[in-house]
This record gives sequence, C-alpha cells and structure tokens, in this order.
Amino acid sequence: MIKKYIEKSNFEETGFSYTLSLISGKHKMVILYCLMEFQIVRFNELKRYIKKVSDKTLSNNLKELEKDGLIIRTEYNQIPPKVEYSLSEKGKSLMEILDLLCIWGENNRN
Amino acid sequence: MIKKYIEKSNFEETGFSYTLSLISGKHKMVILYCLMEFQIVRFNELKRYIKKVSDKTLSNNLKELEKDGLIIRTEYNQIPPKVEYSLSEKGKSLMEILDLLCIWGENNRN
DNA sequence: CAGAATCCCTTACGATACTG
DNA sequence: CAGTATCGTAAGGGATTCTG
Repeated sequence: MIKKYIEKSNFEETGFSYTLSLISGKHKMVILYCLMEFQIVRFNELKRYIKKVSDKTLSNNLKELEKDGLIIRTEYNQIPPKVEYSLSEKGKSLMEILDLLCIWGENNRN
Repeated sequence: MIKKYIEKSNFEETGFSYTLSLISGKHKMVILYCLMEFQIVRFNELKRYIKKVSDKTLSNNLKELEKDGLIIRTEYNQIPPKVEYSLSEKGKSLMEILDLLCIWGENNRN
C-alpha cells in the first residue's frame, strides 16, 4: 500500500504531496485550528489571533485555503465590509488526521 | 483536546508545529518513503531515486532527518566511502500516521 | 562514493501605505 | 473592516566544482 506511492516514483503525483501542498504556508495550520475551535471567524480576529502576520500573508493563505476547498468564505455586502471564514467538510475531515500528528508531536519531542 | 493547542496560542510550541518541522524540506518525505520501502539505502541510491536533487540539498535533508532522530546513518570506514541510511523506530512510528495523509490525499484531490 | 564549498536565483514572507 | 499594492529581505534550493 505504501508501495504504490513509491512505484510511481514521481512524488509530485502522490496523495501525500497533494496533502502537504494544502497545509504548507506559514500560518495555514494555525488558521485551520482557529476555525476548528471557534467555527466562524473574521479576518481581523484571525489577525489578532496569529499575532505576527501581515495582511498580505494572511490574505494569501486564506485565498489558497479557500481555493483548495478547506475553508468557506462568506461575504456580506455591507459597509463596513464583513467576511466570515469557517471550515468546510473537507477541512474538517483533514483536521481529524492532523490531530493525530499533533498528538504524535507531543509524545515524540524531547 | 484540540483546545489545549489553541489555548497556548503559540503555535511554535504545539506538537503539530514540531511534527511539521520534521517533515518540511522538499525531499524529506520521499526519503522517508524510500527508506520505508527498501530499509537500507545509500547516498547515491537516494540521489538516483529522487531524480532531481542536488548533493547539497540531499545532504542537508539527511542531516536534519538524522538530527531529529527519524533516520539512522551508518558509516563504514573504508575507501571508497560507504554510508547506509535506514529508518529509526521513531521514523517508523511517524510513517504510520503519514500514510493516513497519503490516503486522505488520494481520496480528496479532484 | 559521499559529501563540502561556492555562487546564483526564486519564492515566501514582512512592513508599510493606501482604498472601497 | 477587509483587504490591495509596492518594496525589500532572508532562507531554501539548484548547478557546478572540488576532495579524502
């Protein structure tokens, strides 16, 4: 079962490479965890939550997460603007596995 | 359980951040998968396997994987040099979870 | 064979200023 | 409030050459 990924011998085409591409990006994981905890979060709430992140980088990370179908962006047409972010079903299913990596990390550092 | 990582509100200290730091690096995953399949592999075998990778990058990736305790480097004192790489127990336990991400990726792209 | 050393380049990210 | 636009920096990685 591992073997099938290896035999392709082209890592770019493996499922793992795809998964990694979704979560690479400095703040994507923090964003996902934040959405998992609070369900619905706004742009500036995320910004305060992550502490050190530029508008540009946060915006880019959110766009990619949305494009990849992990989060949902809901825009309310009003002044001042209001945008809410939340996890999609796909995002939730990914988080279940990522939580295992959290636990593994807790148990294996040191 | 998720919550405890969030409440710290310092992602750098979470188990997930630690796990990610181990597998970031362009070729680390391919290396780990290769070691999982073939058990014992030499430097130039890895290089041929990955196809497009420079000596420097491969060397760096291997050093970090060794420093982080995921792989074992065995050096034979001889001319010409001979070095063998293999997975540690820690590396094997990580691969079990990473395989879930492979499967998730296979099922969720498109 | 298994790297180390050097040079170059791309990309991600941050800081700042500005806008509908 | 939720971004966009612009500029600048630093790290990662590639190609090439050299060595015990």
